[in-house]
Amino acid sequence: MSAEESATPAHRRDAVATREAILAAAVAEFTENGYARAGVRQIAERAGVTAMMINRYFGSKQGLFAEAVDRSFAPATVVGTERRGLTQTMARSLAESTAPGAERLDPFLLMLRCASDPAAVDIVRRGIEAHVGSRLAGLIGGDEADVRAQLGLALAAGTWLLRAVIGTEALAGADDDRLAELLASMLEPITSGDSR
Amino acid sequence: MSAEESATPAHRRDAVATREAILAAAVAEFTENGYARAGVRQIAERAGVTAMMINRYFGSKQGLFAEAVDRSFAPATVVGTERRGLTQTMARSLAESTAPGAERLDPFLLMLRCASDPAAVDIVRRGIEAHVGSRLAGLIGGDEADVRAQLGLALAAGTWLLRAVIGTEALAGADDDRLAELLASMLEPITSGDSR
DNA sequence: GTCTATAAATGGATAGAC
DNA sequence: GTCTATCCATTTATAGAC
Repeated sequence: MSAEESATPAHRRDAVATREAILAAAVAEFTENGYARAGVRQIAERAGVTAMMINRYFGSKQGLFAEAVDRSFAPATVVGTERRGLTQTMARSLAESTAPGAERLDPFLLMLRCASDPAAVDIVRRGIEAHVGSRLAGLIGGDEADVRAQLGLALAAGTWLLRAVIGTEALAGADDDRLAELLASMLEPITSGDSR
Repeated sequence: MSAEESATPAHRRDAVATREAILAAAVAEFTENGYARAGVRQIAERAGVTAMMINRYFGSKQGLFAEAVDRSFAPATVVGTERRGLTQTMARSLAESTAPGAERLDPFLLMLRCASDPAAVDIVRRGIEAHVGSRLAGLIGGDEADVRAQLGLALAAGTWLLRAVIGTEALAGADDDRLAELLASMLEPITSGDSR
């Protein structure tokens, strides 16, 4: 809306807007198709630019992926911010987000679909440990917080995999409420005090 | 060792032996590199034949994959065959097989690394439900056996993912014994009687 | 700042000789 | 039964015009 608009005749656009559009498109494409199958052409098209812009703004596909991962993992998802009722919150949130008809733009999906690429795993690991991992560990507390947090994430990731990605009949057709109960009972031992 | 040996001069070999070699190589390659990154050329080289043979014996890469999945999932792995001590057995087996220095030719790895390819997920789902899924459900028993079994597999898959594939520091460096204890406490609710 | 055109490599699958 | 040679599609990344 500024005077910039007419600085150059045709396809002139803001640099940060383009960068942002590419990044948003990248998160979506990587989440939906994984690292290998997400093409720079498709990402660019989704962002309304040409494939070339990706290298201009992010250096390479891998560079773009690194920023996309950070963007995807930064917001607080499955793991909330409240210590109270952590188990129930996680279980319910997990059951609802992995349900057959749900949204599907989740960091867990991005992680699962990109785990097969060596170039992506290092980046993903840093993203997990820096964001959702340390956040969950902080909520759990205690000296075993890190391991317990990672096991909680493991259950979440596995549930995403089998229910939302693979789509096994038993999990896809399961009732969300009952599933949340079962998930909560599995999370209980690692979220509450020690279980020696 | 038969008279077949000298029927043709040079590269004459048994058809079933070649087929078997390709299949074994395919399981290894798909497990190590995933569906997308496993090339027919590499699989062929590993089997000691040319890439062309794969199409001859299995029609296509996807056809080969289907048989490789069946081959990988058929043997009884993490889930044993004994009902007694199921929880402890699973937990210990899982902790040991996902340890940093371990073998790494597991159906769970194959599943994880191929889950990003749509052409592979249907095949993988059938493999799970037909083999390890129904086997575990049979051991658990009860009317909720299927869902409970899938949740057990979810925890196993997630542990494989975070510990062996992604390699988060907390899980990679965790003590196997303590990890087995924690895993057992998470598996307990779904392997034993109801948890309503 | 964005485009078109192309480079350079790699993928799966096929034809035809031996 | 196995090979060599090739086709055709697709990929990321780059060069240079506007």
